[in-house]
Amino acid sequence: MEDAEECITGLCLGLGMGGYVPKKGKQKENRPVLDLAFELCPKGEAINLNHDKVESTDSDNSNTNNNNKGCRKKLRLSKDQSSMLENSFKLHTTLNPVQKQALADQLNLKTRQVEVWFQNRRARTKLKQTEVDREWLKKQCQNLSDENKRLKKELQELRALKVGPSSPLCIQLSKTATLTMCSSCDKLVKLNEGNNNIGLEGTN
DNA sequence: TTTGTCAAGCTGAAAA
DNA sequence: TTTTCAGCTTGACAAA
Repeated sequence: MEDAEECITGLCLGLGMGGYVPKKGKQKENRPVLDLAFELCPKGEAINLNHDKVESTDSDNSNTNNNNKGCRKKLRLSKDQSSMLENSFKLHTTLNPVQKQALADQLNLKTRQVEVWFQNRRARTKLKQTEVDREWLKKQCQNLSDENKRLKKELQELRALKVGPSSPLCIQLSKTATLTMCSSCDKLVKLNEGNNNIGLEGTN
């Protein structure tokens, strides 16, 4: 089995039958290649050596074209395999070696395949989350922008009013305190009895 | 034909 | 040094 796999891999890589072309023209040795999950297919049919037969597709012309050179069929995980992986992912998004091996045995896959599935699954999750975050930030930005516009408008309206003790802007807070706007610094000011002014907050 | 999805390839960084 | 992960890329395949 492993000899056959090496042979197939060699064919696929050597003949350029798809797959990543290493920049340095060399494959890392401790990285097992999994393109070998399929035998060289006779005609439009690939056999998943790890699991079950993969359906052939009539539209798969490239397959027949590549018959003589060997072919690389895409592995499709079965529904059962996918759902079990999903369930496992819900429990823990990363696996320790023992869990990985157990899951691989259970699914009749290689540990590397399980590992790759989890890596890709995490990437997809992150991508989705990034998209969600982006939408949320966009919304927040819009809200802040609207609020900023509203406040600017309000400020303009306030400035348009003549500020002073007798102006409409001068709000009676209590018998002893009055809220007014300082004409020099544009700040809301609380006027207490005896002229103890307390600045409240800047308005610009 | 184009586009989207997904398994699997590689690289580089971090941790043990 | 080895292992594991994230990130990016490739190629097969299906659907539009």
